Amino acid sequence: MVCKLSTRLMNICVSSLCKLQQLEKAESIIIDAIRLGTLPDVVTYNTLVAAYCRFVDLDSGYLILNRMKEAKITPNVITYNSLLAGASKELSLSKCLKLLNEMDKIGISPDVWSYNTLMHCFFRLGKPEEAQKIFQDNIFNKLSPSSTTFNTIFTGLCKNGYTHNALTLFRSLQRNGIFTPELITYNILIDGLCKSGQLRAARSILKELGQSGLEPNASTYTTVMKYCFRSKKFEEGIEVFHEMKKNGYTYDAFPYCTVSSAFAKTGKLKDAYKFFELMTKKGIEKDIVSYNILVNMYCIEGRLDKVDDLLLEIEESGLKCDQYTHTTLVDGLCRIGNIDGALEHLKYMDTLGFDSNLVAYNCMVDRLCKVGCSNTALEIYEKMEEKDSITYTSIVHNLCKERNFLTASKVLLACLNRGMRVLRGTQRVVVKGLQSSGLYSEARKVQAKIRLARIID
DNA sequence: ATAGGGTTAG
Repeated sequence: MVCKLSTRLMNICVSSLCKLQQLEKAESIIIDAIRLGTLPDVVTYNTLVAAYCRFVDLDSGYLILNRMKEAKITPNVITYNSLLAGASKELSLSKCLKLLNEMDKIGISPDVWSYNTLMHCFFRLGKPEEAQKIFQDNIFNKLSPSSTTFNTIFTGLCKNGYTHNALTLFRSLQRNGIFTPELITYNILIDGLCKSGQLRAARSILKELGQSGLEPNASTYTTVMKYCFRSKKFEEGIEVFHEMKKNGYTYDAFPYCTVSSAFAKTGKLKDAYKFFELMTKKGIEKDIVSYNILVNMYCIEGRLDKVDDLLLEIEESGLKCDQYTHTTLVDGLCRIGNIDGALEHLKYMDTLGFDSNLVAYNCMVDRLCKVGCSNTALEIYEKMEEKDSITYTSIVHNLCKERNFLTASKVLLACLNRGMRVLRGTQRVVVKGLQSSGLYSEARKVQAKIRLARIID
């Protein structure tokens, strides 16, 4: 009895330390406990596996699993779900499948939790059909969906451009009484609708949240605030900020970053700095996202020397520059006219092994066109493996501006052929431009393609 | 043990 109690106490200590990311301390508690005759159990090891997967990586989680086996403690489904979360965090489908395989071999059946995690991984990899298959085959047919299942689906649909489907599903589940929305559900939908520009629908979901009796939290406020800034309602956005502050929700960098970046984007640098300062004064540590916003502010002002200092500061504080930092830098170099420097930095980015440098390439292409180097822009465009509608819009728009309608129409056709779209206004400019240059057959070709594309949509 | 808010480009 005494021994059991102390194992439980040890587990509480270990869990608390893990939550604070003090993994080494947690381990030393365990070592001390063992010395005093208290043995770790499955809960102790599961806590460690979860913490290592979450805060370090999957490999370190596996090391704990091995220690667990050496200690003759049998892992259970919770152990494997934590490992699955680790694999999913690394977006490694093969590692997820390997874990499921291992589970099968030792006779542990995956539960809803396992499949929710797997579904989330598929969604994050941009494979909504596969995620849906997991739902259909494994959750719906064999088990029973949990509220997290639905919330994961809503998030996944929104993030993959199916906000409309998310909303339809939400309504249908609600109507049939299958699912009672939670605060997190409202947060997901409001954010998704805002991001896809469906501000009216977002407002109506927000209204429903107000009537639901649920209390909005920091996520809700940040989302709504961003929505205000997106629709250029700056005063309303700031009001939301003050309400957040009043209610004690300005405890982390999120709200400050939201305000600062919104101001920076619209050229209100003074206000942007003001809110950033407020965060620093409150003693909130800067993370990489906060630094990225600051880097962007300096770039907008062309203070690249200041950016150098910041990059140093980032490294010194043990943080790592990410895709955003480098992309912002590429754009910043372009802004001050250092195209060669930007090109060089872009090349450097390619060596860093990010999963995509599309945004940086898009910046580069657009800026090159704008400074009259559309030939270089086109060369890069040809070489780009990944392109999106922004790539095409940028090129087409800029080529039209320099009245190179023929090339613009070729790029537009390539875009439509690949199932992507540019802004309607940009399409019109191409057709009109071709016509005014006497290129009637080309104009007809483009028009026909545009019409066809519209039908397909 | 899984799900939600902040940063880059047209």
